[in-house]
Amino acid sequence: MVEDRKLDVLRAIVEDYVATNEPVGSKALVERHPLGVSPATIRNDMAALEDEGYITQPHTSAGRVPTDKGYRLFVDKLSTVKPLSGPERRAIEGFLAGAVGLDDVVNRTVRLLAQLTRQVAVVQYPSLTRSAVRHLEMVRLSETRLMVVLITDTGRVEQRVVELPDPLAEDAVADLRTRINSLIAGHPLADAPTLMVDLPETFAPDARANVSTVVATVLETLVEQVDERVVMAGTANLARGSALDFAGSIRPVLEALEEHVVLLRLFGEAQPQAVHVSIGEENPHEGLRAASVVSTGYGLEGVGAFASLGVVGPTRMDYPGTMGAVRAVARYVGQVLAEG
Amino acid sequence: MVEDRKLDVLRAIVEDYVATNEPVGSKALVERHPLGVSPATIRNDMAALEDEGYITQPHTSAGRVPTDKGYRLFVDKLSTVKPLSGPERRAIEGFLAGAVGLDDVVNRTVRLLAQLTRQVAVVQYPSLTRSAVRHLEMVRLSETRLMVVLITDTGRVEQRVVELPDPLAEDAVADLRTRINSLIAGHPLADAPTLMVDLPETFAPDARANVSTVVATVLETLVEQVDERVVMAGTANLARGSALDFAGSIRPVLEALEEHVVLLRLFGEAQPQAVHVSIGEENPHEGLRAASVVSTGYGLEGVGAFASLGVVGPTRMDYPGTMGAVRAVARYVGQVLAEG
DNA sequence: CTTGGCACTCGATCCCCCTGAGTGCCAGAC
DNA sequence: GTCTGGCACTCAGGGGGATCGAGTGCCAAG
Repeated sequence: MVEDRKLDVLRAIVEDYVATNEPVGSKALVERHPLGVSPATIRNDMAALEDEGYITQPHTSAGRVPTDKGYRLFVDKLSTVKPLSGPERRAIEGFLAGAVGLDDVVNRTVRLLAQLTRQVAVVQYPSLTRSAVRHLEMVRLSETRLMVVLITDTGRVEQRVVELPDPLAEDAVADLRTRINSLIAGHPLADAPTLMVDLPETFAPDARANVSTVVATVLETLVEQVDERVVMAGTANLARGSALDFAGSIRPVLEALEEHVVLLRLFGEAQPQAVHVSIGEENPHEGLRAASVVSTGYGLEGVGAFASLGVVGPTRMDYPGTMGAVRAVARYVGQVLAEG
Repeated sequence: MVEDRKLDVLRAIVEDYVATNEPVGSKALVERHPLGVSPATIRNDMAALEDEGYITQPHTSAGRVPTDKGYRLFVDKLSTVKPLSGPERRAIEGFLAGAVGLDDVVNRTVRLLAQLTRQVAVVQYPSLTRSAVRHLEMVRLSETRLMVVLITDTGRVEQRVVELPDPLAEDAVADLRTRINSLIAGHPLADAPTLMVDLPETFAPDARANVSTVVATVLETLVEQVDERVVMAGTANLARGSALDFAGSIRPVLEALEEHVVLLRLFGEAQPQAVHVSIGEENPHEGLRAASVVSTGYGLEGVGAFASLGVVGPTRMDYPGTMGAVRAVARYVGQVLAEG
């Protein structure tokens, strides 16, 4: 009973604070929300909430502000993900519909997400490991140089130049291409190492050095580059509330965002279906102590998630709306990828 | 004589203002520079410079600050590009030396440039048009779908998926690949349209629809995508002086930087060898009115420039140092591309 | 043409006071 | 036990001087 109202109060505080960006007091709260009790009662509840660490006062004679712990409770228990409006859904479809090729899809997605959430959007390229090899192409650049181009079924292309130990003739290249393709085409990238392990031995001894080199490069392309490419958009949104959010300086946030590796680690925990939220202090990176990350996995239907996307914003964020947008965009992108 | 000193004064003002970020007065000027005259004399010169529009006072009882016109004169006549120090040169070499592949070169370059200049660095991918076709690969995805992969001699790879009007057999694909390659391989991309114009007519009538479609796609890849890919780094540097530079808000700058098209237009004027500077009001884009762009072309030695790189920073910028860094990085990248 | 002197301007800073939002606590009502 | 009105208290923020000092423009003399 009383406990329930306390939670209502916390919810109201979070909502008001997100909306106004000002510490919320007991009086303002009863005016804006149908709590049915007097400010004095609310004050008691607030004192309790403060003792429990869910809210705090910037200074003695000010209203209350949610703590990271308060936002956490709000996200976990007090809010429901807000579905997008009809026009928003249609905007997403329209925006993604015209996409041509993987790069285009990823670029459109990240812009869309930034616009929709009015926050910094980050999209990871579909990871190589979980997709399958469509085709491996080799182009002979010179007698001892070969360009290896790997094409995946997600439409992704990776290239490497190989310096060969011995000269290699054009027909030997064709032979090698055919044999490697017959081994790995259609198989998941993760299986490639196993499939190719015996390949060099099937060649004449004096060709093995070359074959091994090429195989090593292919594996490198598959494994080592397991992917770290991300695209970002909407950084200008960081400068919107500027002094208000992010404790005055957006610099540490920008710095964190430039370290792509950091971002990928943030997304590491993202699950296929669920929307994951990491709030303030929960973030592993120092520069994101005043930021929250809302992320999820996306991918081809049925194949399971194979990359992540999300947004980074101030802890003072519209969580239900943002989570709704992130979830919706992830779904649509999954669909688009499945079709294209 | 007197004119000469006036220019010395302007140079001193620019240098001091860039160093201290505070309006510079006559007294401070004679203390820090060996001008050999008294503050009163300097004041007369300053009044003249102000009449001519090279400097201005933020308010009546303050020192002077250079105007855009003042910076322009400084860059054109009063400064010399500052060569990098030995350690800096070695750092560049070391940083770029380990690069593998075009993506890696571009990524390392942009980070290097951001670090060196402590500003936002932008690097355009080597443009397709001025490079030559190395190889055109075609992969049959299904009976009526073909993936076209274009590889240039700059190590760049572009892909497109084509929906064909009619089914196409595997050997027809091989034939088409051979014929297109023999036509355009080794030729500059710009020549491709001319070279391929008659190709469809050399095929049997019932195959022409497919051939035309493929040719159209290849041309599209070459021409339409003439390139708009850029990478950026160092945006956190914008938030360094924050309130000081950029008239309080870095938001319009961030917005401008997100419009890649805008950036490319900025670079459009960049010449192969010269370092181009665009100052404040000279910039075409509204959001960059308080910013300067320092850019240059870079490319393979002997082949001529084929892409641009540069940095974006506040008009209050160390022009000689920045121009030196931009020039040096462009040269090294050119070398690296020539070797790799 | 240069210089020292001088009166003047005006943003920045500090101090002080006041206001008002918001609090915690308590005694009484339900 | 829970809620409520009342009340004293706290303190950030804002406005109004007063002061300070860097920097200026101008002028008469060198």
